Amino acid sequence: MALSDEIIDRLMGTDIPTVEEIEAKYPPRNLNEGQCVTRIAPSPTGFMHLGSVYAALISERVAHQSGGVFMLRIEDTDTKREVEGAAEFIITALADFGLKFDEGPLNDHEEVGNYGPYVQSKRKEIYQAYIKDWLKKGLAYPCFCSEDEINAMRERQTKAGGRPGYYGMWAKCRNLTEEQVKANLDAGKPFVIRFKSPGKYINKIAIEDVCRGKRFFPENDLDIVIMKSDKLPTYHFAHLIDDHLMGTTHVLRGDEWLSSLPLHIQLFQVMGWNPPKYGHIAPIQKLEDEARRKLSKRKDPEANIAFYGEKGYPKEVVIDYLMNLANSDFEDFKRDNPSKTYLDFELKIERLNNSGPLLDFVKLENISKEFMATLSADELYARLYEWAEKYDASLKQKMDANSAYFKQILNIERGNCERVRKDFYMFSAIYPEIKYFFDDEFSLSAEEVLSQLANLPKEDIKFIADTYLNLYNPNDTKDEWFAKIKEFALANGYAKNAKEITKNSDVKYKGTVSDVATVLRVLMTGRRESPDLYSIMQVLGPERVVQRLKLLA
RNA sequence: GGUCCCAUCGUCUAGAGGCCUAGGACAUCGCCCUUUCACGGCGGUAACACGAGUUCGAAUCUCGUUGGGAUCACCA
Repeated sequence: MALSDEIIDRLMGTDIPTVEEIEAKYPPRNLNEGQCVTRIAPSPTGFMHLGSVYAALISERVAHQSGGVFMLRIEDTDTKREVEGAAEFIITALADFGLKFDEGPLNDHEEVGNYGPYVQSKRKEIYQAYIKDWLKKGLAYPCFCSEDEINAMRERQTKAGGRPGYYGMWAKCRNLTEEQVKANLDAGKPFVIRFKSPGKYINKIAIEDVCRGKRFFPENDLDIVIMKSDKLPTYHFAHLIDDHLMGTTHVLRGDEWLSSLPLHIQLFQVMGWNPPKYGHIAPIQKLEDEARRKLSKRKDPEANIAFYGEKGYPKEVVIDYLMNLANSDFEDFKRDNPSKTYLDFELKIERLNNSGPLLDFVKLENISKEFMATLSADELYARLYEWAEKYDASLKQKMDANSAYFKQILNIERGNCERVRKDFYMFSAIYPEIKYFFDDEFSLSAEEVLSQLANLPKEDIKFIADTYLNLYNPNDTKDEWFAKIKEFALANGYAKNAKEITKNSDVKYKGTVSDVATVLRVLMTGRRESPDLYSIMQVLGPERVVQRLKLLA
């Protein structure tokens, strides 16, 4: 039994379009067989979760690989949590990752697409029109229960070992008479609108999830709130209206929605609308003290997508990693098609991980190293510069002042060799790795040199440095350069290699050729590991080389 | 606690009753290459959570147990 029009007008106001008017503005989409319409619907909290990007990537791929439409919809119905400028942040983040949406807001006042507005706060009267319609049809009712009452009820329910919630005999306001509603209204009591669920908890219903297949759930019998006291819809209702009107064919969203799936299906059913297909994506997890848990935006910096930008993981690396998480045969595809991108790969939604993958930085770094190795020195320079502009002003300055030198450094074992080194994996770690090229950063004491070379006697080290100073010729080719070192080493009691030492156990060697090279390396770089020494010396230039060779003098 | 989801090497996974002595990738270890560090090449260690069924045959199907996860708001 529905309330009278008069009381419904009092509840909702009269200045609201009719459902028919709205439906007319949203004609069904003209889709070919197989074309998918997907969306991501983040709420603007000033934070973009890695999982949201993961879901966005999957949704974008499903839409675009089918020739369909990918939408962005901002779900800002929770005014309490909303953060200024957060929508822009989301839009930028998507653009950064190359996730192009066909419809959605572009900024505060512009949007693309014919099914908008794509910001829920701008759709207020649309929702209200349907709420009014539901009140008229007796599908919904006003509820005047206070927060305290609801809490007390829940407590009683839990204590009695029952199921908490507003349903059945607990749904006090479900059958309020016209007079009771009027009295509450006259008393100025705030209210919400609840859905009058026709479901029975004991009924089992089967639902098809595109990621998981057929699943069984108890039917929904909860009279959930569909309109809050601020007259804005809750997520469930907004989802129903928006995805119906916008013609969404596939709702691909986080696993946390799985348990409200029976509700959502029921919502579509009472309207006689065709529900979209649903797919639920398992949350990305992390390992903490041997226990897995969902990445938490509060506790885990790596849950925030901004983290990857700050650290300087290339965008395509994050995407590739996520693709890999989604479909692990993606890496086979990449290996077989090195020149292709993820856009050429067909993502299979039914193959998604269903148990919650563990975020694995080692794997991410590996993908990143492989990617960085494909960049030329110029490209790497440009990417690093782009990163520095945003996150590291002093590095940017340094690059501006020494751009040719910088490029030479980055070109070591990159442009001029067959196999590229793979020691860069994030932009923020590049400069610390090449600091020794800069005199203002390079401060090496004789003690440090000796401690790095603790396996050799001090005199030998000094002898190598002094002698090499005379041998050094900056114009030597790499072969000449190495021949000199080798010749010098062999002539002064060093073995060709470790094998020779083991073979001739009776001969007393001072070390190997490699020890000699290491002495020079430590003097040049302050460390025992570095890229090709010859290239380093070439880039450093004769002045620095000589100066550094004289350190022990 | 209720409901639901999930369960193969350390990690991501392949696996649709016989192609499985369980395959790949990352990590790890060893060897080779080598002036260092890398890169590269070759190889090794390493998994079907457990228990019952069904079947000639089970990683795969069923049930149970255990373990992990999600969810139970006027948040999305």
